[in-house]
Amino acid sequence: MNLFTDLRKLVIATLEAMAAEGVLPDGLDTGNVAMEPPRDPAHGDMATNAAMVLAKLAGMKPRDIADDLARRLGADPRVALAEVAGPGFINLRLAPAVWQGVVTCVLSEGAGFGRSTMGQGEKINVEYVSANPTGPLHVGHTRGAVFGDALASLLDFAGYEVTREYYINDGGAQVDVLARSVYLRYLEAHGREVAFEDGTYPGDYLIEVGQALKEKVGDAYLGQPEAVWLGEVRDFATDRMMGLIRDDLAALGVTMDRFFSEKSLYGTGRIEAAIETLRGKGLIYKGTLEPPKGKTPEDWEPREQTLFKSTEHGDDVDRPIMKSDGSWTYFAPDIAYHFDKIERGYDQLIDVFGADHGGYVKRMKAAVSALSDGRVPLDVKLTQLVKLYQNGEPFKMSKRAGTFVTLRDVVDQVGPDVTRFHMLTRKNDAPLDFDFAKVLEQSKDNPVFYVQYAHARICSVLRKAAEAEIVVDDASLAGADLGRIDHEAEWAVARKLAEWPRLVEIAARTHEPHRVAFYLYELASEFHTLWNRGNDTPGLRFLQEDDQATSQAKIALARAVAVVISAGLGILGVDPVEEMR
RNA sequence: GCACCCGUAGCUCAGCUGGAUAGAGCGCUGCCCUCCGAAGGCAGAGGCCAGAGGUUCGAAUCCUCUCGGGUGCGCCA
Repeated sequence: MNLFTDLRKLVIATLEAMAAEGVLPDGLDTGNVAMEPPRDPAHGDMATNAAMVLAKLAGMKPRDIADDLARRLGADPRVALAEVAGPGFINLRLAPAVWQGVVTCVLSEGAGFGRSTMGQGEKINVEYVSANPTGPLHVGHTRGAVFGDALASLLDFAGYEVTREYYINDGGAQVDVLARSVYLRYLEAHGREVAFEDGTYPGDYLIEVGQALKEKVGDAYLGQPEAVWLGEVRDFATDRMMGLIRDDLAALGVTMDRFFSEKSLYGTGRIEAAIETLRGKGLIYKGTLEPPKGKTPEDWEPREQTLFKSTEHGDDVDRPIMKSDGSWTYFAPDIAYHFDKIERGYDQLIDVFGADHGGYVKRMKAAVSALSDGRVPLDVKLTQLVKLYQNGEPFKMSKRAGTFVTLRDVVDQVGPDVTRFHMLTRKNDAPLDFDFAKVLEQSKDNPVFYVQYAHARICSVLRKAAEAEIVVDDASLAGADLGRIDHEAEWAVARKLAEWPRLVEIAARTHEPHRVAFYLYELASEFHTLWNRGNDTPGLRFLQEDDQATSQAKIALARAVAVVISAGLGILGVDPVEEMR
């Protein structure tokens, strides 16, 4: 159930009735009519802009439409009061039974409360992380991983059929570098002296890979030219690295549905097929690019290249897809990969990149637009930098100084739940501060704690209620006599619960899972406020001695909060805790 | 030079397909509590939403320009 869409339907139906009576013209476009929570609670529980939106179309004054509409809306049993305010808003005050219905609904639908059908089963592919298979994941990847994963869960909750996917860049030069680096570690494992020159990866994490290679092939590659071992070592090393990366992701609670290998595209004609598809649309040509103005590279010389006419689909310049030696640029397999996604029948694609790849967005969109003839939308979400702190002191990362912070470091120190929640306390395109000390702080300033604490408090109430022999299973609570809760502070909580289904749809539509985290904070805040009032006002405590029926009603409200917190945290990939430690 | 992101309270940031008097936390001021319903509570001050135009009944939100910060810009992915 979604109260807001329910009451919006009431408004639309009422408008149609008015049109049928000739009070309003026929065929008005009601697409912009909204039903939303007002900022100021004094304005009521919900407000609609219907009269203002339709005034011009109908050639009438907003106030005249509003007066009539408000009078009719007031006749609905759900509406306790409908009044016209401001420039033509209609503010609705809803009947107590409506709020009671919300609580009952949460308890009977349980974890499914708020689930939406807006996605209508559309297939949507979310590609995220996609880090090069050359080493462990670092903090930047962590944010992308958390964001992409939460977004995928959110879309699933909103009724889409979601695939979580990771693109392995195992086809380019960087995996050759990896192979050479591992070969050096292999030599080292055989007791040879080696030097890590520029252009190799000196990280310690490759030592064991060199060891493992030695155990596998013995001395077979010693003294052999690169041509003999490069291919084998590359495969061996990328497999090991992907194993490492999968383990890192697992530690964070991220499981991909599919890993797609770039290399698997080569030698199969699939890159060629994608490019030929573009050529068939007249979008491939040979040409020479102009140097970028104001920043001409030192060694610039005009060069004829094979280009994709991405400017036809919104890009700023056309992009090269083939190097002068006839091999593909990195862009070509990416085009083929996205072509593959399109051919797999996705209705929508989402790519999650680090902000440093922002310059890549337009050409990727152009490619998808061209390949799908504009049918498949691609949304690219960029995740901004994570700034690390330790007790307020900036934490400088340096590979050489050994202070390079990996995903594993973060998860080991603060745990996956805290990591995930905190990573979502900012919009994806805003930089994020991550303080190892502060994220573990048990205080109101820490949203992670604040939300978990609300859930734990509710669990505590349920335990105490059970001790007092009050029946607290969800089915019984759903049948509680909610007429026994009648305080404004309690309805404020129910009102917040009613916003959940609406928030899910907004967050899913905008591809912004951080909204879930902010909502949970607000819901927790409403709950804590009510709890605190119980200190001064015993009548607002959840457990009422010697009054089982009232206790049960109040506990039903609390339990409904826990259900929604739990569902919301579930979308974020965070386990709700039952007690604080 | 061009493109993209960002600019909201002293600080860190929310702000719904454009809605009413722009919100939260921290910090600040005042009052209360120190009761395991614990890991504080209540109230208050604090804003030209970077600036200027435009569209609209209505703009922090959409469009144009300017200023300021970040990122990226032909055979690295």
